Amino acid sequence: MNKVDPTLIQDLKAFAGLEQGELERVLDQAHSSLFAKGDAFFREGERAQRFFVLLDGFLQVVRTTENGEQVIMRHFAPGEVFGIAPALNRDTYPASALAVADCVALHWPNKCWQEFANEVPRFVQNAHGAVGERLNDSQDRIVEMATEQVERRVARAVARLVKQAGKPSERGIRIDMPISRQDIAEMSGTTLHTVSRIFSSWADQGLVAVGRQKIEVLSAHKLVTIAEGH
Amino acid sequence: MNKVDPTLIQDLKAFAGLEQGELERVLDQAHSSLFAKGDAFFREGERAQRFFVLLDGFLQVVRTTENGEQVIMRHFAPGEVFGIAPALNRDTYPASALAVADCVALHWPNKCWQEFANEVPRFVQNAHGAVGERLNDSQDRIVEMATEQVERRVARAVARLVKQAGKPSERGIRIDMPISRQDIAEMSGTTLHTVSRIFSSWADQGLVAVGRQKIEVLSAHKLVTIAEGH
DNA sequence: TCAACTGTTTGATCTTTAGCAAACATTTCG
DNA sequence: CGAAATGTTTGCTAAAGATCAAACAGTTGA
Repeated sequence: MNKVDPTLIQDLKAFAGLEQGELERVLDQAHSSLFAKGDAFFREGERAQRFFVLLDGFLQVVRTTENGEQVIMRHFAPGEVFGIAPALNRDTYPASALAVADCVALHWPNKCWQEFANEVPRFVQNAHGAVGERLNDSQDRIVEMATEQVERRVARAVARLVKQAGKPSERGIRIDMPISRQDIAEMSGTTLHTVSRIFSSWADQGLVAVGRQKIEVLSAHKLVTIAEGH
Repeated sequence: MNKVDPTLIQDLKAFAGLEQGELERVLDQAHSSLFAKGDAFFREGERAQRFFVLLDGFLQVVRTTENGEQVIMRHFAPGEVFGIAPALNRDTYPASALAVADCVALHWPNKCWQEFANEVPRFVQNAHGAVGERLNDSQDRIVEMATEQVERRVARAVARLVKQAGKPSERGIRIDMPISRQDIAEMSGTTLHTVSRIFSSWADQGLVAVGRQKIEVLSAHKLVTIAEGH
């Protein structure tokens, strides 16, 4: 690892609060790789040998059922750690991580985890904090799946995407990533047909402008109303 | 903390692999309390001030939605840590923990967490392993809610209960805890009516014997067939 | 430029499951 | 004991969504 400027990096979530020296210590051992859109960082069930921090791009973490249905567990935007099996004493990755756009990621062999725990404890603490948030998010999502109906779940999925990958546009906020109806369906536990119908209805209400793999939110307020129940 | 015999305790999951000395170190700072059936160990949103190990009894962790619906996130049987907010850098409990039977639990003030991390690292590692499993279980459950229909989800909920609280009986396996139809509904994201109908149908097939807050599985094999899809 | 491919929309139908209502059973307690 | 409270069952109805089928639109590439 050589060419990434530490000062560019220090405000990334994964490295929050690290001092210059700690940061260098961590980056010193890092490898940096490119992953093209569609590439897998790792796959479900694979032996976990390294952990990652996303520097640029966007990725999704996906589980596949026995009958081949996919469920998108979550997306990651730059700055976050992922694939941190060693933090959880796991020896395989529990899901697949796929690049949704071209990505740049740092990664370290698992043995670094223990070293960092001793020498750069803040890094490991940040990771545990992230795990806590993810566990919390997962549980929120279980509650959501157990109690909310489809339109609201879809609204929440879109809201999450807006938060993570929304770019201001002339008329509202554009999700800066090609996302299909099928993707939204896999984020909300429904079918692409139902998503399509919901989007059509939202478009009629002027809430979104949609196109092929394109979603632009015209009224974030209305979206939130649907997502949260006024 | 005085009266609990360390040797009785050392095969509990939370303490797995601890040496005698470490175990005494941990138990030394522990408080021990009784919680009667129905009591709350802590409630959702409350400031997290201590972490727990269940010694005896059975508890459920529950989230409540804005409109008062409950979702049972999971149950805990003796031997497991819970309420470990400090392991995840969280300062409030994200859900409520309720005693389903009379319980005995050890607990420590949060400040012990950091001490244990330094002095009894195995204890903290075990906890992180438990977190990993729970995150994995949560994600399984999201996939389940997103892709399986009600009967299967109910079958899985019953199977989980059998695993955690099943006692062999003459005719099969009895869930050794009063569990209502409503409870099962809150574990599987459906209504008590639907659960009741499913149980009636299972009873007709000789798969279970049910009664008021009572579930006895007569054919674990058939249950698994429904839960896993042959 | 046209064909093949991929993603989207929409109608029609069918299934699953929620919601409502009422009866029933079991337990608890005055 | 009898009344109230709590938990369960079941019929009926309605709604939400899945599934099937077909047409359509935008993209890719020979």
